[in-house]
Amino acid sequence: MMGMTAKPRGRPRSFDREAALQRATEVFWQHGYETTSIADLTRAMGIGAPSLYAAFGDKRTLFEEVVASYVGRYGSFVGRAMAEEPTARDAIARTLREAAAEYTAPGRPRGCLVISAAVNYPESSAEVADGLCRRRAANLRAFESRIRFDIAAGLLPPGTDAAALTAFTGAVMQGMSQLSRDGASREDLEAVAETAMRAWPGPPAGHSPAGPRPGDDGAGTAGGTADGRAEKADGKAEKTGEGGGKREKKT
Amino acid sequence: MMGMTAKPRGRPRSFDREAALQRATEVFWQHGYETTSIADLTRAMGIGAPSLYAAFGDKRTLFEEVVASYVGRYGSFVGRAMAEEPTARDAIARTLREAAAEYTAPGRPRGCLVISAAVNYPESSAEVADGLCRRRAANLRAFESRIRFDIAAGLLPPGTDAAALTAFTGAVMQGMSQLSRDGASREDLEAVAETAMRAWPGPPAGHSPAGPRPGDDGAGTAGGTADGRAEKADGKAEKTGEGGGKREKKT
DNA sequence: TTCTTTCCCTAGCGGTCGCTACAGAAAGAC
DNA sequence: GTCTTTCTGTAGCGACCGCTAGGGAAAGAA
Repeated sequence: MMGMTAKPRGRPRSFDREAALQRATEVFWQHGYETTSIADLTRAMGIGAPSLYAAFGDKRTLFEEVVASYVGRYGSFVGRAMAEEPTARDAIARTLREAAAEYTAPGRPRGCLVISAAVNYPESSAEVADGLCRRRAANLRAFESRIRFDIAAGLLPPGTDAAALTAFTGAVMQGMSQLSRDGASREDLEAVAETAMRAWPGPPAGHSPAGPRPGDDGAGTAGGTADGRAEKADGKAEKTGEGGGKREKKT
Repeated sequence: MMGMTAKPRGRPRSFDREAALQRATEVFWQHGYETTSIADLTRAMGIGAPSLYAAFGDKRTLFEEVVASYVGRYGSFVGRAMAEEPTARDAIARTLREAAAEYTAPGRPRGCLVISAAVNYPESSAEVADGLCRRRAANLRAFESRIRFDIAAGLLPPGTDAAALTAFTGAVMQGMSQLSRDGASREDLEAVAETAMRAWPGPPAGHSPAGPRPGDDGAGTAGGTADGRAEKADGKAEKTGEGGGKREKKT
C-alpha cells in the first residue's frame, strides 16, 4: 500500500473531516438513515452542503462511510469477545454483557446503529436497509460457526441446536438495542444478558477444559471489523450536547 | 343517545372506511410512520387525499387510529395468553410461541407495528414515537405484575428477579420482531421462543399446584385447574404446514 | 506578483412533503 | 323539480427534500 498522502495543491479544507464524520455518525445513529436530512447533517457537522458533498459524496455514500466508521469504533467489542474468549459460551456471555454497557453508554445515542438505523424506510432506501441487514446476518453467521466449532470440539453437548442458539442470541442482542432506545438502563440490560445466559446449555459431562480455539477459517468476522481495530470508545465520547434521545424511562 | 347511527344527510362515502383503514395499517406496518407518505397511503387506500383527510383527519390522527385498530386486531394474542394461562410462565411461553406465528404470518408485513413503526424518526415525530414507546412499556408492566403475582403466590421461587425476567421477555419479543423483519422463518422464531423459556426459573421445590389466578375475579375462564405447569414450552409446537409466503432470507 | 488548484458560500434547481381551497357531483329533504 | 349537505377530483399552496452551478476566497507553485 503506497498510499502516502500527496501534498494537496489548492486551498486546504477548513474543517476536521474526521470530527465531521463523527458528528454525522451521531445524527444517523440517533435518527436513522431516511429520517436524517442533509440539513440535519450540515447543522451538526458545522459545514455547508457543498462542503459535505465535496468531502463525502452523496448522502448514501456518507452513510456507508459512517457505518464503516461506526463498526470499527463502536462495534469492535463483538469481534474481540469472539476472538479472545476460550469458548462460544464465554464469548457470547461477554458480548451480551458488554453490549449492555455499549448500548447505554452516556454521551452517545442509545442502542446499535447497525440494528436501528434503517428499521423504517421507504422503497427508495431499500438498498441501504439491505446493507445493514447483511451486516447483521454476517454477525449471526459468525456466532453460529463459533457455536458449531464448540459442539464439534466437545465443549457443548452433541445435541445442541446451533441454529436455535444463534437465533436466540441475535434476538436478545437486537432486543437489548431496542430496549435501550426505550430508556432501559445499563443494569436492566445486564439483567437481560445474565438471564439470557441461563438458557445456554452447560458443558457436556466429563469435558476437558482446555481445548483448541477456533481461529480464522475465513468465515465472516464478527462485528464487521475485518481490519481488527482494537480501539474502543470507552464511555467518554466528548459530550455532544444531547447524547441519546429518550433518556427518561417510560413508567 | 342509544347509539343509533343517525342517517347521514349528504352524499354518502363512496369507499369502505374499514377496508381503507386496513390498507393504511399495512402500509404503516411495512414502512413505519415517518417514512410513509400521504401519497403512499392514498395509493394503497384507493382514495384521494381530500377523502383521506375528511375521513381520518391528518396523518398523525390516522396513524393513531391505525395503531388502535392494529392492537385490537393483531395484538390481542398477548392479552389472551395473559388472561387464559394459569401461570406467568405459561402465559409468557404461549405469548412467545404465538408471537413466532404472528410475526411471520404470510400475507402481512413481518414483525410488530408497535415495535417497529417508529424506530427511526426526526424530532418532529417524537410524540408519535413516544406513544408507541408507552404502549410497549404498558405491555412490560403487565408482564411484570403477572410475574410478581406468581412469586407472591408461590408459583415462582421467592428469589426470582421479576424486573430481570420482565426485561428479558421484552428483549426477546422485540428481538423476535426484528429478526422476522430480517427474514427469519416461523420455525426460527419458535426456536428462539423455546430457547428463551429455558432461562425461566422452575417452580419452587414443594409447591402446591393449586392457587388463585390474577385478573380472575369470579369470572372463571375455562378449565383452569392448575395442572398445566412446566411442560408448555417443552413440547414441539404444532407444525402448521403453511407452505408458501416464503420470504427470502438475507445471506 | 500571477497562475493554478481547491474550497466555501449564496442561491436555487426540480421534486416531493403534508395539507387544503375550490368547484362539480351525488345523495336526502322539501 | 329545488335546496341543502356532504363527498370527490383537480390543482396547487408553502415548506422542505437531496443536490449542485457559479463566483469569490484561500492556499501552494511559478
